[in-house]
Amino acid sequence: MARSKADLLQGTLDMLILKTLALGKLHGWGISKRIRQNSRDVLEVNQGSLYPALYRLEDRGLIESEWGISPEGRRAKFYALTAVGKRALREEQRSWRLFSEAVELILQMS
Amino acid sequence: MARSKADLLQGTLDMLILKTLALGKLHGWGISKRIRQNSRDVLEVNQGSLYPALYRLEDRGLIESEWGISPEGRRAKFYALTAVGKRALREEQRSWRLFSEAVELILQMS
DNA sequence: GCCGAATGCCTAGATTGTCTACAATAGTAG
DNA sequence: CTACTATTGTAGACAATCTAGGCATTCGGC
Repeated sequence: MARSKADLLQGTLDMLILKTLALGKLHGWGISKRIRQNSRDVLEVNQGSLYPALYRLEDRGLIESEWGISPEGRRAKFYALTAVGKRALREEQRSWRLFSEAVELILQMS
Repeated sequence: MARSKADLLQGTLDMLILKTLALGKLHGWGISKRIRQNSRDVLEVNQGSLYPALYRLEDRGLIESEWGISPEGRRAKFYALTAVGKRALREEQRSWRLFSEAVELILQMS
């Protein structure tokens, strides 16, 4: 139940994370807050999705991490986009647009 | 590999099927052809996704089926939207728009 | 000095949707 | 009767996400 928002997150989470990091280094918790805010509370990334995604992205070399201190003074792991990540983001963005426009095409059929 | 288009299909397949059926009864094979055409070859629904989706939708009462004869003269199972399905389509369409606009919001951040 | 709330990281396990890759049937043309 | 194509169907694998927790640290209120 409650299958409204989060269920569509599929396939876009990585892109959203990359995009969020493209605007500056952030730690995991911060990424999820940022995504929520920037989407005006529509998109919610829960932690069970977030951290596995971060490791996935780091494994693939799209982001890199470093321990630091959060603005709140806590220990936190900061993630930053790599050059490869930037390219991947552009690519994912391109195919997202292609896809969403195609869906829109179909929805507007009559 | 080849994870460009189809990977994003997630979560929208049901909606696309419902929408396609909203324009008229169709059989499974026809639905997938129609989706491909209407999306200008961007969206491809392969059979291993299509039929399970159709059963899922029928189970949930969103569509109903009936055997008939295809335009090519072959036996084919025609699916049609039910009243419940129409409502579900409207709802899914609403939340798709909400979602895709939220993604777009994030992608346009700078 | 204690307690609860918030910040922040992390993981196991189940669920689910999709994909790959086949198998089966039925018409039609030659 | 063979070959082809339209069409339905299924088994099994895989990958992403969700649920549902656990742990450590800091801060504020009492």
